[in-house]
Amino acid sequence: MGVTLKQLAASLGLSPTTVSRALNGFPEVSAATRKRVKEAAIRANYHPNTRAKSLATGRAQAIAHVIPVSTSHEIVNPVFADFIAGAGEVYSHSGFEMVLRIVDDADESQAYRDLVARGTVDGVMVHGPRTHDSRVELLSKLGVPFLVHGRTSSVNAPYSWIDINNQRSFHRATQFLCDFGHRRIALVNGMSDMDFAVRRRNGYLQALEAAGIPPDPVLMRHAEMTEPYGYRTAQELIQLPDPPTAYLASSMIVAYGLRRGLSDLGVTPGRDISIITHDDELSYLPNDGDVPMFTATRSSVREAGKRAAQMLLKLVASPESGPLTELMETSLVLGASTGPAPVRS
Amino acid sequence: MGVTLKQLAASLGLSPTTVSRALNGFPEVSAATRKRVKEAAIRANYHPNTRAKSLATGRAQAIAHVIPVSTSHEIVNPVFADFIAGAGEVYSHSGFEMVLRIVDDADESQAYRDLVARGTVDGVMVHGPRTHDSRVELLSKLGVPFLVHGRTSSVNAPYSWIDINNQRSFHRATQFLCDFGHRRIALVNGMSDMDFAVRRRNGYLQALEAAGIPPDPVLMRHAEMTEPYGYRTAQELIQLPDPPTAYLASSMIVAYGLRRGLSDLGVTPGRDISIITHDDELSYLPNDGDVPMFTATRSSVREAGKRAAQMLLKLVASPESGPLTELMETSLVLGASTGPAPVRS
DNA sequence: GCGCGTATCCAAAGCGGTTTGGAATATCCG
DNA sequence: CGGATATTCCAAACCGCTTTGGATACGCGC
Repeated sequence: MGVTLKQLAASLGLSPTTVSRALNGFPEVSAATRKRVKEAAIRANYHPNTRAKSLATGRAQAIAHVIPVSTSHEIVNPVFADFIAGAGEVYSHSGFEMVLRIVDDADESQAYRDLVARGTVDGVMVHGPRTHDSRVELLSKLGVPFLVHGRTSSVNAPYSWIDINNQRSFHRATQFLCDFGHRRIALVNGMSDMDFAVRRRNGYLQALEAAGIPPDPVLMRHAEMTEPYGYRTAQELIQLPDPPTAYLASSMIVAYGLRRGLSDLGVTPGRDISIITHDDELSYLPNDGDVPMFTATRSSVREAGKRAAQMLLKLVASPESGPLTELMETSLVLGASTGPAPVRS
Repeated sequence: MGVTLKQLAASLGLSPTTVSRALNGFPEVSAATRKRVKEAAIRANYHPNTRAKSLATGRAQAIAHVIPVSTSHEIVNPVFADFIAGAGEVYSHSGFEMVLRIVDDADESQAYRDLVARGTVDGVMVHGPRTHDSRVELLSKLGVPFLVHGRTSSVNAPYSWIDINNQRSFHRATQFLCDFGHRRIALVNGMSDMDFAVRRRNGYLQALEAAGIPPDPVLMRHAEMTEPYGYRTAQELIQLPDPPTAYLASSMIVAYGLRRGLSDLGVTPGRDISIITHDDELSYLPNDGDVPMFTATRSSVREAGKRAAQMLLKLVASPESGPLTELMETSLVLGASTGPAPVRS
């Protein structure tokens, strides 16, 4: 319930026009007056009303992040938290607000329409794109600036996105394992309709092919990335007649599960078996130190959030600056979880 | 970019007044007209502009969640994600927007002042209260409805909060371990300035005292709750001359770390040693099944988010409904990680 | 001293809704 | 049928800000 511009103006014996201009740095006001106004504004703890301002300017000064949560498995992907933390930092510095929508992926399209029609935000961040995702098309049609965290293969028309090089990462990781003599490599992936999962699988398959190893469907798993999923998968696979000697995990959480599943059976990663995981550098699951626990394809999702926010803000400021895209490479970090394939006895 | 009320009214040959009233359910409009208006609104995909509406009504229809992120350790507490998912669901159904502020805890108070002075939101959710926390006092002074997720011991005046019974939970857990014959029980807690950590420690200490066990400072640890913290702590403590036979962890993440630290040394939880953890029911770390992996004090943080949002909305609707408080009890769930204390040899 | 450009300020019209205070029409009753 | 009472609709003010299009005063050169 702060002071209004009108009140501030009255208390200074000036018009609202002049006060507004003084505060917003317009040239039509004398230096002396500007100083007087600015001081008074601080003294009165004046902050312009966001709604009035954006109604007048037509800019909402806000970005929406729409987080899909499927009612079926109710999983909140933990990478959202860190991504959003990164993005939020950027918004704060730019005077933008972040509005978050948790939305059932059934009525997702309605959420976007609504957001745009009501003029709540100037731009939209799209999370968790699937291989076939109608959102990109919808948002293009709606004509609102948007940026996708990830990509979707179903769309040919250009759009803005930021992504890590999933295919290359998993290609490298797989190749690394092959070079170590592994020939039975399991892929413990995320949900199969997620775009990142498909790209990672492609990288994996290509590397296998290059190494002359025929892929085995039994070794390729897809599911929501929980810790127990890793655990269960490790124990199932290890009991195969021809078990894998190496595992490729799509997230640290899954990798932890794998590790636990294996070590509960007396199998030690790095010695008996190899694990490589993708590491988003989540703050509470650091995989660092002199020798990180896991060999990993590493890329900070928090950093991605920062970049994404910067890109989207640029897009909002000048939509004509065209589709912006950024493909971030990951680094392959050597940790303690990999080693040469055990020699067949 | 949607249709405006004025345009819609013109297309119907009515005044904006009538259209507004028809859509908002006021009685001064005939049933026939209302029907005609509503249909036209749907056909034209009309959604009232949020900013204009809230400027006119004085209500922002939005709630702020302020997430403190200390620049020093940059940890994003993973419970935020699930809490927010729960709250967001409620807001969606009530037509409220959720605005998220990621804020360096240094300039936190400025964030609150700003949010209120600009009239961006109608209410504020306070996350991560510390034992001594000036935010409650600040927000009371600012006169904005707010609700704290957790409590702060430094404030005597009444305020609204929702919390789990941390003290009782850890009292019960400790007592349970004592009943099993454990006398060396480690507490692997969160940061010592967090209010929840203090309450848990109090519960722990009281139970020890009741059991006639003198507390040992060496067994009481405080730090940011990461997995490696659990790992490190487990390995440090196990090497003491008089090592603990049981561990009490403040989060699943820490418990995973403990487990890994112990099993790497060949110590098996549930047989050689006991672990009880608090379980927030994070979606990607489920601790369920016939026999959950960890014995735990369980309480869904997502459910807490829902309740919290409902309470805050009630507070916004009628501030005079006074401070609202809710203390949620946890359930002590028996899992595979506990057992009787090993007999001294 | 006059005309002109410039510096400084202001009145008023939006932005897109809601809401107050009528006005016009329909309904009712004696 | 006339006047009182509902019913139904509308014009205009307002929410708090920005911004266009002047108005006023000042300094300057001639």
